[in-house]
Amino acid sequence: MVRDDDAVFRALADASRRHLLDSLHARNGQTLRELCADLDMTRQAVSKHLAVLGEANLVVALRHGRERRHFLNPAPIADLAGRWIGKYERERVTALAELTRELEQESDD
Amino acid sequence: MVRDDDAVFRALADASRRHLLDSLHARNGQTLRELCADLDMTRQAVSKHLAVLGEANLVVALRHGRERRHFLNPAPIADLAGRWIGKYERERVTALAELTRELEQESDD
DNA sequence: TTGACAGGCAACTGTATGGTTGCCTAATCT
DNA sequence: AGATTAGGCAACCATACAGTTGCCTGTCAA
Repeated sequence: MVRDDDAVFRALADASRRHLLDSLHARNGQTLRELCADLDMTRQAVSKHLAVLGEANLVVALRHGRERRHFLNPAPIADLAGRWIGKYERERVTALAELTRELEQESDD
Repeated sequence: MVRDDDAVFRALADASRRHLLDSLHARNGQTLRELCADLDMTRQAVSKHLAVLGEANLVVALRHGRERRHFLNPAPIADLAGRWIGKYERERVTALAELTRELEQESDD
């Protein structure tokens, strides 16, 4: 469904943006200025971050009179978890087993 | 366990690095030059990417004579999935419900 | 022991990105 | 209407980062 993995990964790469997601997770539908409160940076900087999150479809903004309310969209994250992370998690035992075997072989030399 | 979320997120942000993880996932224990094969960039560039992945603890490298074999460590990803993504996935229904309600209120105006 | 091969280090370059300041538009409240 | 408040736009700056080139070190095999 969500085709653009890259946008999501890149959006998640920044700590401030993850903080914004956390903030919306705690209280959904906040305005730009509300979101600014915890972030210690200019409104414009936060606005840019929200734009990046929006491009990744992680945040949806709705005009409400003169203000915009921002809503978290967890779907892309869930999507990632299912398609991408699951792949690695499934075989984590295998990978660690290979590493261990290699380490043992190492100490044989 | 894996304290440094940021390193992991930043490491995953780059498509080439995700490709490297995929490659190791397909065949674990590859050397630098083997990993270069699919990547269409210099050996040094790949080496840098591997360093980033190493810093995030996603890849472990072992000397084996004159070559280094690289091993995938899926633990940090699994860790992320559990602690971070789970949090969002759990309440995805709530978030979407809030958005829908807001959209309806919008059309009332 | 010499040549080939795997990898590491350092310097340099261009571009993306996080952040700022300043000004502008639009909606809201007296 | 006029002041205030929410947000958008554009230019600008510094730094981080992906990638390159060139050279050096260490290991293996003939």
